[in-house]
Amino acid sequence: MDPSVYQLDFFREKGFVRKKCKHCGEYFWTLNPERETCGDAPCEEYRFWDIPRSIPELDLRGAIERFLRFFERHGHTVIPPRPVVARWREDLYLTIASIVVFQPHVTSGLVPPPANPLVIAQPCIRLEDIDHVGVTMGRHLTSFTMGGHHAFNYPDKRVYWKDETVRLAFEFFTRELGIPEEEIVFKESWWEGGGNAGPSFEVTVGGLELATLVFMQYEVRDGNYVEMPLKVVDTGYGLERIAWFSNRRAPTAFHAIYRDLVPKFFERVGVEEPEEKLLWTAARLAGYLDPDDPRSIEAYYRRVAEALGADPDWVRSELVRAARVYALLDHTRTIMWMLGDGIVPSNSGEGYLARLVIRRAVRLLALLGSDARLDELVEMQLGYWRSLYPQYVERSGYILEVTRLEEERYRKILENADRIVERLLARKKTLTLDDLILLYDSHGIPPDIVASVAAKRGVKVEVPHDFYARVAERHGARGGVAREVEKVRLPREVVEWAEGFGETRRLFHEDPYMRRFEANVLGVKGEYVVLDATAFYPTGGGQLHDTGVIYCEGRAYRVKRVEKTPRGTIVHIVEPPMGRECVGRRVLGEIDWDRRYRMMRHHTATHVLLAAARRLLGDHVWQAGAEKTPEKARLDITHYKPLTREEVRKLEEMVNRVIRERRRVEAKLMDWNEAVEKYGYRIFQGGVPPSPKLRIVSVEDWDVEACFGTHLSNTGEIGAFKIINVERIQDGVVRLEYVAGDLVAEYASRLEDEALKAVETLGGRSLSELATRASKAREELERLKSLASEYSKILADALAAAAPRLEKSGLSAAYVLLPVADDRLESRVLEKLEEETDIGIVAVRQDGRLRVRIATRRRDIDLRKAAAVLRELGGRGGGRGTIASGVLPAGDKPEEALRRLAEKLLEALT
RNA sequence: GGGCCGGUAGCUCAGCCUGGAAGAGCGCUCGGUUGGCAACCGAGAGGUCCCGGGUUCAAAUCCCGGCCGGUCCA
Repeated sequence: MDPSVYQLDFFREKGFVRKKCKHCGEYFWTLNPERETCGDAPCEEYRFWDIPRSIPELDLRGAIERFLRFFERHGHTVIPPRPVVARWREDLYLTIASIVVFQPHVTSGLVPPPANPLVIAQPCIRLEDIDHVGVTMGRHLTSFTMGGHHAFNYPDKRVYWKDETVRLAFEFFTRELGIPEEEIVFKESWWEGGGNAGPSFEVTVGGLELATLVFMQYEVRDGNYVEMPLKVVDTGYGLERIAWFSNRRAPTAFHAIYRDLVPKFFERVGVEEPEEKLLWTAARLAGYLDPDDPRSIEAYYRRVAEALGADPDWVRSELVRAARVYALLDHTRTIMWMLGDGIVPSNSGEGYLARLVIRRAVRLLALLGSDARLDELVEMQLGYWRSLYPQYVERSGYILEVTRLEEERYRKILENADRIVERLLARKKTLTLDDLILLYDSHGIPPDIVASVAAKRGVKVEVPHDFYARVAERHGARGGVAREVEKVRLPREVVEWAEGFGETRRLFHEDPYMRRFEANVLGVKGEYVVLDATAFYPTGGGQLHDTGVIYCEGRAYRVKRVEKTPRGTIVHIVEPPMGRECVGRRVLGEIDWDRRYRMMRHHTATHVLLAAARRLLGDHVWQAGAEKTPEKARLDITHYKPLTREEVRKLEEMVNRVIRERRRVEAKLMDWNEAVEKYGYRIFQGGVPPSPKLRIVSVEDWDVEACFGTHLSNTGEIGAFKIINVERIQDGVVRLEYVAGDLVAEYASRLEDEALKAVETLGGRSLSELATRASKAREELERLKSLASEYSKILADALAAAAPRLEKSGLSAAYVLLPVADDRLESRVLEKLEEETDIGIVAVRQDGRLRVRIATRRRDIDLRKAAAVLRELGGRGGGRGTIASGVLPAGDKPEEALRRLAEKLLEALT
């Protein structure tokens, strides 16, 4: 990389020198010419506690306030934090950085930023280092607060860039936090991610990286860097780290963030925190630790032990135990954030990430041998943070209930682990790596749990340190997009051709009730037709397209499908293909109104239902998918337990009440930022449209959503509403299917027909008889079953008693030709014959052949010989030991055939 | 969304690899023992082997498709 990109006027003015780290080889800028390392872990011991600074000890809230106020004083507008679930991103589940809040709509240039420049203190979650949390004494966290001051530089509007950014950072650290100038190090770096790239500086002080200043200026296209028209200043200040830095008495970040919650956690978990001296020694040396390398971790424990003159095993056990409690502090806050922002645990999507964190935490408790319940710890977090995050206190009911349910689920799995491992060991004596992977992959039993169960039985199990990497290997190469993207259902060349005509005027939005319209034909390409304006709704937003007819020059073209290109050109697919002579002509369009009106009812009903579900079940309810067709509609919602009959009935009542109340439905265009500001991210239930203006559909005092679809103007028009099916389509997602309007009567009618059919089958005529007839029938069935069983016993005795017998050289045989094909009878007769003779034979006619079974109780007889006998008689069969079966040609006289079989068998067996 | 595992008595599961008469423990019913209970002893009831197709003389078992549940990964 060209080093000039890192040369700034500011560095020259101030007298910074550029040096190369003797440890990692990276270049850095410093005011201290004596400095030899870049000052970042793992190149240096943590020594930031010893650096003078003028600020008081800050808690997290204090760090946030300092940061926001400083940048506010320097011309930035403070933006409130967003949820940790990135609902506005199609390609990301969690908010992993403050810039994510503005991606992709702002960074792509589509939507202006809410302010420019701006500053934000954004809660973020990153799970990739979850295994390191605690071990590194606070360097790694799953939940943290990223302070970001961002400037968006447009070609025609420059805000600020590298030089000003570094000046601001320098001033913040030296003036606001009072860190001596010569302690600040700017390390040169290069940042890449999410298709963008640019140079960056990492700001480190006394071994601790406190901020990263990124200058997004390239788009990565086919491996090449292409200059972006919009250049973005993307900074990230670790506000937890700044709090840690400010606390001379905090050996770990956890002590700075969680303060008096730390001893409370140790107490509730039921273990001792390591003594101060050990903690401080470990904290200082933690800077050298490379947590990815197990040797580095061991070396670290040895180093700490040496420094203290203590036993390394003791040091290890003290620090491992402490690390687990620290990890619990971190994980429980992450759980609070995730659930508090409405994630529903599940086996896929962001729900799985929440489940993952909860299970890690439960496992930590298990490994610590604690009797504390996870929800108690989460409740302690809620209390500790109630003033900073009051919104989570409001949702504590949901947060704690879900934590409890998930914990129970996982504890059940861990209990099962005992049984499953025991069972495996009963057969296998040892466990291989394959066994461990199977147990984890298919049953969710982590290898350390397996090892401890196995140890109880005296079996030692080796767990490779790269176990999880091996599991990943098994899953093959990964990649691919996290969330599904709505696919375009038109051939690429058609899209390109159509977009040449620009955006189509959408008459269906101007007047959703328009059934006929006139428009000009802009282009025709076989069956594809583009008009300058249309009332035909294209498939989108979960609403199916319209059908109808376009008339050109007196000829009718049936509209089969309607699609929309990404740029908003609407393409009609017609039959027969339209002639080119229609281009430029004025045509008449007529849509199939019955179909459309049903979809409108279903669509508006869907909005009403979703809002009802959020009111009844809670804010964690989000649309996970929806489809509206003329026949019915369905809505998938996130929810953590199955809906009860009662809840379903309540939802129906609520929707029908809104119908009776005749609430107004309105659509209006709003600016992106204004809409989000006013209504929040809940408007993005059906996804995030890529446009600067949002079409906001609101049901008076009931629901607001960004939506492309066509809606009724009043909920009264829905007419009626009935849920016709509820099912759990995956963990954490419930599917509701329903109908509206005249379809409700149709549905009731169909139900009636089916029920009536059932009643008639049971011999009744009226619906009211259904229940009594059914239970009568059931009783009758039971009675007949036991009666048949009685008859069968009597018949079996009679048949066996009358069976012809043969004898040869002391061996006896008897055979029965069964009058009916009945497995129970067959077995009974065979048993009887066995009691009375050496060899029993039963047969029954089937498909023109005789199906034969032969059995004996004499262990010294081997019925494998029956196979040859059957073959000799023109049949087939086989068997082993004391049982054989097969088929014989029945002929005219099946009894004869059986007799021959018995004779031959006796011959063969003597 | 993809991979893997599972579905057998009311419950927990064995049997499946290698096809050949559906099993165990717990629970339930009745009887014995007991002052009564638990325990124990004896007897008994209880099955769409998830569903559908295929292979086979023969399928819980093998093959294909589906449904349901679990789990891991993104």
